[in-house]
Amino acid sequence: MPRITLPDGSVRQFDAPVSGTEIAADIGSGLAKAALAIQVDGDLRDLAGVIEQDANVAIITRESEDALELLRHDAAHVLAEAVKELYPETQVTIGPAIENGFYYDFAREQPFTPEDLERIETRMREIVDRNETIVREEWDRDEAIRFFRDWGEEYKAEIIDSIPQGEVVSLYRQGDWIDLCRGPHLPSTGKLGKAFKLLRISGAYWRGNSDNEMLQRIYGTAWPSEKELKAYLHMLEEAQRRDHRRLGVEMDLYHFQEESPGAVFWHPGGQRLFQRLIRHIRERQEEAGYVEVDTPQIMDRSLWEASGHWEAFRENMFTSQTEDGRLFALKPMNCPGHVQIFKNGPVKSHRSLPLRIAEFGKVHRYEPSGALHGLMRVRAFTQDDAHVFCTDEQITQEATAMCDLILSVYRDCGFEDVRIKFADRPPLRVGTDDIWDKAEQALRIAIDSTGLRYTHNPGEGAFYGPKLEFVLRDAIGRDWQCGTVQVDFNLPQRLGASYVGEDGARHTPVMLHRAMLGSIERFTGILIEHFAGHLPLWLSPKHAVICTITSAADDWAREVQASFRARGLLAEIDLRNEKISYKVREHSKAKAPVILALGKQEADMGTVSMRRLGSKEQRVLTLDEAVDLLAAEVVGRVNP
RNA sequence: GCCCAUAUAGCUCAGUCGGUAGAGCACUCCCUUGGUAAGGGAGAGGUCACUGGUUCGAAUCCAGUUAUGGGCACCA
Repeated sequence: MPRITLPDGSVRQFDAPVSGTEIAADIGSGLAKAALAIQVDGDLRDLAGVIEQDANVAIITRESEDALELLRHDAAHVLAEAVKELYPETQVTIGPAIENGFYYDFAREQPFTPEDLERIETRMREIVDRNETIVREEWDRDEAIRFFRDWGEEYKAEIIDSIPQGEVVSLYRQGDWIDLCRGPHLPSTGKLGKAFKLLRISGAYWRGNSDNEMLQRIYGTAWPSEKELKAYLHMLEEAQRRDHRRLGVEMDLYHFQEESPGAVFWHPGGQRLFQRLIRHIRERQEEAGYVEVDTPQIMDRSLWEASGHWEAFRENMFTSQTEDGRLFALKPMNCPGHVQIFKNGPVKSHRSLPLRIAEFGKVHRYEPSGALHGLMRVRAFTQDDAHVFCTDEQITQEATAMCDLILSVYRDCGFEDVRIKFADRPPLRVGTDDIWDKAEQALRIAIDSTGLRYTHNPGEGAFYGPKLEFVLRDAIGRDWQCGTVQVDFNLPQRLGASYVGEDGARHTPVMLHRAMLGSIERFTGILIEHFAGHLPLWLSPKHAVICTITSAADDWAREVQASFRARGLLAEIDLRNEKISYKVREHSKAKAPVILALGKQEADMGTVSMRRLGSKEQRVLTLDEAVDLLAAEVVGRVNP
């Protein structure tokens, strides 16, 4: 006789096992109509699921947060049903809900085309209109295997085959279509609604393994309401509008070309932005007690063998064979070089620890061709890399200081929303448990000091030590993993670094790896997208463009430019024989943060007419006022 | 690396059935000195990504290569 406790604390007593449908109906007819599923003691179940024992039950409706996943999962099923109806020769595999949508992987000789996608989507809408009842069935495992194999669904059979013997498997039937699925599902296809859209077709490996055959994946998005669907599609458009590959061309920042895939040709504007970032990081880390070094671009194979890179990452390294037969490798990381500086530098004892070594090190990694993506994934990039050599006791304080510095640099750059991921000891590792305890504890204290929430990734640490990863959320809600703090017990020892401790004996230092922006190339891309090209003045590759309205103002324009330059402001001058609106349009498109329009009036009065990017407002200021205003904004690193 | 798609002027893109290329913007010159997102005119600019094949003839059809795009896998 189940006693059902509802979320508001009220209790309903039933005198027989009761289904979610019945509970919802018992509460009210409106709810019965809106009900999509139930949550029983925290687990989502089908609405038709029967409850025999006392339980806490919540009715899930369209508005519930948990409804999203159900909806999307159902959308995947409806997609599969549509595909099977239209292309019966296709085999179905798996189709889960994912962030923002769903996908389904199919095995079919012929590739799906964009036209197929339209047909499929139309059929999906028909299936929703049919409002097919979705029914859960429990089958005997072997019977299910036989069933799918007879039907030609080898993939499904294989999935069930990997389910332990004797276990019951659940199938869901909707109309003529039946699919293996853990569930839960909506009560009928009509409940899905029409706020979905198929987005793209792509390849995906069977079971995510690149040794397996390639399937065809159809991606879609699904939402509770048309309004939310629109909002999401709008976000996608917005992302496209902000695409750094597009803006990078419009702003004349950089280009790529075939002869050097994955390597950036920085144009003067891009180089300026790049160097402003470096300048800022340099300043901030000098305050924090780092020293800057520079280590060789190529080093002999033997060093990479000693560091372990040769064994683990050889495939990702560029190498160069010289006339004398030596094999050199371009550095994929800076750490081995920094250990050399530790070994050959001034540090001989614990008295001069910690040693904080930083380098804007350019590294080369032979990334798989399919991974390359604008500035976001390249083969040659610059890291704001640093390594802190310290004693075991110093790990905590150093890690804490790193977190502070990293977060503060993110704030400088306009990122307030930051998350941390904490990855602790993996099964395969070096170092004693004692040391791991200490290192993990140190990182935990460091996170706590930031006051930020963090997610815990158990067992995901590197073999040489635990790590923190810093994730930035940008202006349109996308996450970018940038910074990292890693404890390393391995490399200093491998490369023979040591210091004399208080006890007069030799000890191996601990090494902390740190990157803040990570790849500066990539961070540049993130910044462009975050600000949609409207970079803050202090980072912008140009500050002001001085445009004349008539040639009578040419001399004044030159004077204004000179005054700007004298105060460190980057000022271009546009004296062309074009209308002011033409010039405004052109420089606005190129994302000039400030446009100064100078005509006869300004020349006579010693003023400038100032217009900021993204605004139509014009302010007339004296030259000094304008210079002071903008210079203060640059020095103060003001973000919009 | 894998699947699918794409590659034509600096940029964005047309180019039918195979008959050796076109537009808009940008660029150069001329006219216009115009007050805040395109004033007018003229001109120059192309090994149709590359290599090979089919064909009397290839931007167009076929194959391979390279790069790019969307994913997958990878990201030490």
